[in-house]
Amino acid sequence: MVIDKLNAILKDALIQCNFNIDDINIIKSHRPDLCDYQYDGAFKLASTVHKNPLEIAQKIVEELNLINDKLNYFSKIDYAPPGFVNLTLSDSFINNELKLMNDNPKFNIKTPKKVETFVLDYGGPNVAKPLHVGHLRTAIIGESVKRIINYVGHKTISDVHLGDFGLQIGQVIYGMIDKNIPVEKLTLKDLNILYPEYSALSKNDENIKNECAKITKSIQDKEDKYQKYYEKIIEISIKDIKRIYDYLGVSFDYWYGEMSANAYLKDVEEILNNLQLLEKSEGALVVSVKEENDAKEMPPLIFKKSNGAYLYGSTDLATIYQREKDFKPDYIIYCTDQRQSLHFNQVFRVAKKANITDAKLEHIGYGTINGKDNKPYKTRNGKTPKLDDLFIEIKETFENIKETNKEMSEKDKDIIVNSIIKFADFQNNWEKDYIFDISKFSNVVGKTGPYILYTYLRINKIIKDENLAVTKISDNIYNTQDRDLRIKLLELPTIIQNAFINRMPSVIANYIYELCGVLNIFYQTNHIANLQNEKQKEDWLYILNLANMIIKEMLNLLIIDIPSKM
RNA sequence: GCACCCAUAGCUCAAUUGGAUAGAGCGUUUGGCUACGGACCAAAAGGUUAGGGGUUCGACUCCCUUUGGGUGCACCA
Repeated sequence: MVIDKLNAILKDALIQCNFNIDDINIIKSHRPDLCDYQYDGAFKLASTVHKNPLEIAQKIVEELNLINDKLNYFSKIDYAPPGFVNLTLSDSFINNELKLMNDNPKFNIKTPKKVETFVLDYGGPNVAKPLHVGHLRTAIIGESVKRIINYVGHKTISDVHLGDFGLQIGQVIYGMIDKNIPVEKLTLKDLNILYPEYSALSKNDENIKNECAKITKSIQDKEDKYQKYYEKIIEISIKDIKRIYDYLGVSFDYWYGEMSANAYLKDVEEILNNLQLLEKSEGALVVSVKEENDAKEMPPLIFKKSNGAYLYGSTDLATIYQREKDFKPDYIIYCTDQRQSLHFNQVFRVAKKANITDAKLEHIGYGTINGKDNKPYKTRNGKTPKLDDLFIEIKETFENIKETNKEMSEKDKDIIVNSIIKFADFQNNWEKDYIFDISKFSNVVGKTGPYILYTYLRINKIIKDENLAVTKISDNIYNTQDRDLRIKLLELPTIIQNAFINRMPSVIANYIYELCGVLNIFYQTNHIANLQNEKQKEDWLYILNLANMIIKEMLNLLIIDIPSKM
């Protein structure tokens, strides 16, 4: 990729100058009016070499010029006060790189020296509870990060980590019995009514709460008594959960739940016991996770409640144990909202202390989806809105934007609804909370999914209309819009690396948007159909085709498809 | 109470992880199709990056502090 080549050239120049510096780091220019790429190392060298940065930059430029005579990579190499080195690429270098991107799989990005295994834990829906907007981010961020990791060449294993262990199970079963609903007649609709009703009841009534807890314990202990109920609830729930994930294009290799880690709780407890990590505290068994240089407060992880039951810290540990045993992962990545960061910090520390896994443990703690009041989003009646309702609302809004939208196929409409939701989310950095505003999802102009899709389709039209199989590209670049487009295409490998290293789909989303921006400018200023110069026409078709392939593959990393028309 | 996170244009967000002139979208104002799709493009207005101090060649970014928000702190997940 371009940056690597530039860094290698620069390295030679620095050696020639007798400048000793490890971090050779050419970056994309911050001043596109001056150059394409820049090197800022002269400032760091200044203190070690005891020279003025400007002099250093000048010296580097002289060396680079000597090298460039042979390689012809640059059309301009210069320096600017107070010590920047500015590089402008030659047309032939740009086009050679584009050729490499076009001719190699995955646009010639770097493949890893060693393929590593990443377990990704995202989704985490609870059975017996409908999916609400809070489940959106974990699903799509997790899925996208998975696709990005896969794309750069690593192995991924995804696990939905179903919430099938908790009190909600007991509450729903209690409700079924209370209302005399026979197991075989249970429906999704019943579930959606039972859970909120009996969850509220058990909160207010000690007796009911105890009964629900008893039923839950019975399930966890795998007793026969309520198994039939449990299995039916799971069956109905999963079917519905799958339907929604299908709509979002989110999938999992494994549908394990907390229950499947249940079998390993004893093993983990034994390990902790043997290492004498378990302490009695207020009747519960806890593991201390404090470390010497902790600035912040770090409460112990509760492994076992005083009544002998396990909680989610324990099942999370058992799950790590299970994953280590089954998959031998190099990484385990959790995607949940940031409020759980303390919990995962505790779990990770115990896992390392007890040496349960060799994997690196990461938590993608994304920000919550908030309402205008800056609190987690609720509808006017105080409820968290269901995902289904969100999809329906966005679809209806979209249909009402234009008369022709109504006539689109259902499939295309769903693709566009997905693009609206996902692009709105992915353009934000996941670390921060974001304000949920339904009007944001009704917008199809500007920085939105439909803008990207529209750009792709109109470019695609040109390529289709010309119907020319172009396999070659000349050394020419024809105007500034053309050059800007090509330079933008060259950025791709760095973008993918960046998105991978930081687990940030937003990097890709913003790149696609910028790429579409330069594409639209190109489109607006250059007309291809009535171009006389055949060579130029072919070159442009080549570039446009490359651009569109990139958009398509990058959209796929964001779980966004392309409609047949719009 | 303790700890962590956040504060950037009227609104919603960026800023290549310390680089040159802080960028987009929406909204507002103005202009552009007898040309491959106007869900587009061009232009204008809008900023003491919450306030103050520090670190250095250089700070939205790192450190301290004040203010204002959010979140988490033992048997829920």
